[in-house]
Amino acid sequence: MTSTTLDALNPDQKRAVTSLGGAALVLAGAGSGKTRVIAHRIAHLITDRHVSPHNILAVTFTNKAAGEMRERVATLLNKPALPFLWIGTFHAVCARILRADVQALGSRYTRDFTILDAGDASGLVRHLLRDRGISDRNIQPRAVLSAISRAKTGGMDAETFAEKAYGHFAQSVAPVYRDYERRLLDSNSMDFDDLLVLALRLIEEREEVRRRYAEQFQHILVDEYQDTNRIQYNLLRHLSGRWGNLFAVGDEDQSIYHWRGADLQNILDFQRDFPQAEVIKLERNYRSARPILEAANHLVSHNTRRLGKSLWTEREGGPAVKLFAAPTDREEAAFAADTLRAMNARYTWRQMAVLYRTNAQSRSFEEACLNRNIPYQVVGGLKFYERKEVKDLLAYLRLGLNPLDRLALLRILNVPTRGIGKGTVDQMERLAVERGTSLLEAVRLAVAEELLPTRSRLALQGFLEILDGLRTRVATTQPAALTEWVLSATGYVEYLTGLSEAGPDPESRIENIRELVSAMREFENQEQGDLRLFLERQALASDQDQIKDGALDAVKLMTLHAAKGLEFPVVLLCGLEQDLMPHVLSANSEEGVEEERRLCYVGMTRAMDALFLSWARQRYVFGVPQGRLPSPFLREIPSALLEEVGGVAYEERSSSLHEAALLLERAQQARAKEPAFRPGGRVHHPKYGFGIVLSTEGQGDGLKVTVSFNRFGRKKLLANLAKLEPV
DNA sequence: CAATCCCATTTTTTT
DNA sequence: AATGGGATTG
Repeated sequence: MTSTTLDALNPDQKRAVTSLGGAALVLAGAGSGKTRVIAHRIAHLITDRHVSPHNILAVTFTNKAAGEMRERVATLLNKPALPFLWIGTFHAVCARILRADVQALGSRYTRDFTILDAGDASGLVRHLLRDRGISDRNIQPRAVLSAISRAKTGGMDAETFAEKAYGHFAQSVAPVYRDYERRLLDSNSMDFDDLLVLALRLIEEREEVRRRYAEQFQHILVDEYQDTNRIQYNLLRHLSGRWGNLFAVGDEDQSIYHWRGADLQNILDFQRDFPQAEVIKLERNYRSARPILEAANHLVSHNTRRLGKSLWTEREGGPAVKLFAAPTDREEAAFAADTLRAMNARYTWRQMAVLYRTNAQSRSFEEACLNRNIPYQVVGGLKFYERKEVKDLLAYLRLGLNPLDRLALLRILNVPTRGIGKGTVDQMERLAVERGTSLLEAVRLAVAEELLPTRSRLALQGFLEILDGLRTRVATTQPAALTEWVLSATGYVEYLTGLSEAGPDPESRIENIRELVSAMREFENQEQGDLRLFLERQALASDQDQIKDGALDAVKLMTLHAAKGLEFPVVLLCGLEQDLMPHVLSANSEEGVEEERRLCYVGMTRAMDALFLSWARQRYVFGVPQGRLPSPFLREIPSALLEEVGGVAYEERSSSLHEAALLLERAQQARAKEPAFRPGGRVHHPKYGFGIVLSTEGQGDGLKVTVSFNRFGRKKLLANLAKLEPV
């Protein structure tokens, strides 16, 4: 790297880039150029300090960020590519370590292990709960899964958890946790947490493995350090144990993943953990216009758990932050779309983003954009790889690689339908338990030993033939060609075409399959990777990974979490309401509110030139209209920094709609006052019998009544759907 | 065994 | 409002 390259940095950045070594903490405020600093430091290490790329590990928060970082460094070095540099997310790095060394763990895992995605994991938990006959409504699969995850990342295995479990919930979770772990091992499968936990165990327990990696990684750089969890922290300690060169970059004001186990304390305690650490603050912001930065600074200054930074900018002027109070969520979306269209005079679509707290909010914005022919791309939400047809095909491939993958087998045993029903599957499961074999082995046994009626046996035999064909090709055929082979061997396309019109039309499903195959082609050309790596990449893909820069000029719609690390000239931050921002489920603890405030801060600081904030006085939640109040965060921004817009053009266009909405609201309020269901009143239900109304919520068609039934306990019912009558 | 219908639950954020 | 699971029917 030439000195002119370094000259492009400001003094603080330069200090960080050239920091000698040992532990260093770079507190990098939003928009202060931290990606730049990391890229330059890697380049500096390679050119000026003669460190081999193979001896550098850089951990990023998404795979997309990893790819961009790799390219950026290569550009700085004037090299076409840097294949030996280790760059990836914690999960990807751990997966790589495990693929290479999992056999040293001494367990039954092989390097062909499957990585379970979130859907697989929750489906598994649901089944395990059912198998144990646990159907308590207070024990939801989601809650169980997150309890298991918390235990795992907190270093508590199933046995310890069972010993320490007290209370109804924990005692119900304990056996499920044990089943879950067992099932994963039997299936040669790992969930997201296992990647970290098992990599850490490997490194802690196998000295030769630890030594090898610790020796290799002379320099470790970690981005988004504020969102690391305890396991990741321990991994870093071990991996940097030999050389001690740990370069951590983060911003405590942007920590937004506590609910996922991230521990803000990691960054707050950095100087305690590494007493010799050099601490460098990057406080100059290069991204946002002054009013945006000031508004964001004021907001986040209300937090208490901070190391404290004050961001400044040399940018002068810039328009005030706009605030719009919409009568309804529909009108909010209309405002957003109108604003996008107006701003499109000066900005391309891809330069603008609409941000919101929850995925469910995307719908109204999609509709508004659709109406006005504004091209948009929803980032996250229901992911491409979670579509049924895609998951089906991936299940074939997974099974081809890992015959123990039970979930994959169960998914496709009868897809396309080939006459293998629930009864047969149950029988196979029982046989597997009896003989102590995997499910697939049981299927083979049943066919070989002719344990089934001819029809079922022939069906299973047909399935096994396809699978064996797949197994013989899996090592030698590229992913795309293999997928095409599966399509023709199974008649999958014909199956989709013949499917009754329950779901989305076959056309779009077939289109998705084409997309999958072409994604594989692209992968083969660009990465020269094999099927194993493709499946891994796919399982660890983040929401941001689906953003294809330059592919299409479209407005991005995404959650605040998905927007982390990105920037846009124009940002619309929507749904700034009480109970949504901060979210109602985080509102009961000060810590929770602080994290929501940081989330809001992250959203605001994504904006470069223009920031629009909006909220709605009425919003549909659960299909029920609800009156809403503005977010308390709005009061924390000095009003001098906000410009309220009603939008004259907007008023003209929508005043009739507005009035209609008001009338509707009044009518609903009037109806809500009807005494049909009052707390304390007696009601009758055809199924549950008599009961007493405890409370009501919602209005009109969405009126919900909570009733304590004499014989069935507490139920929450939609008044006009449930045949509930006042007595 | 498969397709269809009906009901219940869902929504906080995700590697 | 939508999805998915369960029961029922063909």
